[in-house]
Amino acid sequence: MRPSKRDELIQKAFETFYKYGFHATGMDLLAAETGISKTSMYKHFRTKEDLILAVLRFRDESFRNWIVRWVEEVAKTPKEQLIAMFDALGEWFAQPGFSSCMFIKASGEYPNVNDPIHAQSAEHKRLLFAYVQSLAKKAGASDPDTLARQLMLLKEGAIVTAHLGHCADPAGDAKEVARKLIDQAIPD
Amino acid sequence: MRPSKRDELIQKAFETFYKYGFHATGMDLLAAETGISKTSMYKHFRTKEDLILAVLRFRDESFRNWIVRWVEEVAKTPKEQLIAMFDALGEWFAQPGFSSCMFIKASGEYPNVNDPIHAQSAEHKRLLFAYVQSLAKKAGASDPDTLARQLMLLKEGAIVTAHLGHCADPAGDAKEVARKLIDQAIPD
DNA sequence: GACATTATGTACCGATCAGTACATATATAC
DNA sequence: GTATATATGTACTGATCGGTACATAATGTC
Repeated sequence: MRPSKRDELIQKAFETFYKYGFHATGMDLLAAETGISKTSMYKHFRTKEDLILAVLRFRDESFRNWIVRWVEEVAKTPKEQLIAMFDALGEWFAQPGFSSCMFIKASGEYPNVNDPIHAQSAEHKRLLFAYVQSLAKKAGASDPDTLARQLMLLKEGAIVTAHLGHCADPAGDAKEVARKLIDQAIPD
Repeated sequence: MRPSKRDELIQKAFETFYKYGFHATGMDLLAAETGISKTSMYKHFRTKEDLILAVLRFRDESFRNWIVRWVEEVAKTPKEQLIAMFDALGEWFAQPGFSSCMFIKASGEYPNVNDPIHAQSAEHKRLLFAYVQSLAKKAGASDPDTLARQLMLLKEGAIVTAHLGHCADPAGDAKEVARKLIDQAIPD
């Protein structure tokens, strides 16, 4: 099994799951969309659940890489980077095909907390939280844990609102609140 | 068709969809869970989609009634009521069987913005926003629209985090931020 | 060239999907 | 009572679900 084929499958499966949902995407549709035969898919992954878990791992990695690099590119100090995160959100929401967060959707379709898919989605959020927490610490926040939790709340809210939303610029709204919180928590 | 049977079906269908998801819940399972025969269900609703839409309408009404009454019970002034909303969230999250917001989950399973199910979920959020907006106006907020949008962000974020979350008390965290925003926006 | 690995298409499995036909109850109406 | 509307169980439809058997073709290494 050459790794490239496997990665190609994961990438295209991600797009399809993201676009249509997990239950709504059958393995036959997946074969049609990816151009990879069902037989081959089941050579790489024993079950649909295994494939979904691999897709979530892939998405976790690429999303966190993307946001960390984006933030580091546009802002140099940890404090500025915390704020820049919300600019990254705005950029994400504006992308064609944006359709909320894959992990929020996964946890919705697999609501049981003991489900491996749900657990893996929670792990993604935990890792993102740890990143924000580390930025808050580096920035010298008085209470980095609380600040990180608050910023994460705003981030999740912005994502949901961007997808379901009644308002024009949820990333901008979140950024405005975030800036207040950051300015209060981090002495200049 | 006596209305009671129909309402009973909607109520039980709500519980089942909420617990297992929309795609994961087949009409056969629904018949088993509700004790109402498939034939009868299809007398009341032409399609599964029609049933889902009715369930969402029911949930929209009962949820907004619940939160409005809860808030009016524990707080008397509009400003206090805005804050009390986050206590209501905490109460909701602590309920056994809490599993995020039905409308967030619906919009995840039906991501297409033109889908009637997605549109109806968005309508629920719009109505809730209008309620918060009216409270903010009554409270004399300097910019009630912005305040309402910010509070809604916190609310959505708290819901997602309560379901998927890494932190102990998302409603409390949201309340703390909300209080700051409200105090800044509403002169005493 | 030999040989194992990997990918492929086709065709299938039993189960479940949304939705229906039909005949039979059960209730309310007058 | 008779008529009408609603509820019921059973059994079915064609399509799709996740997953597999099997034989063939392409690919790699040596």
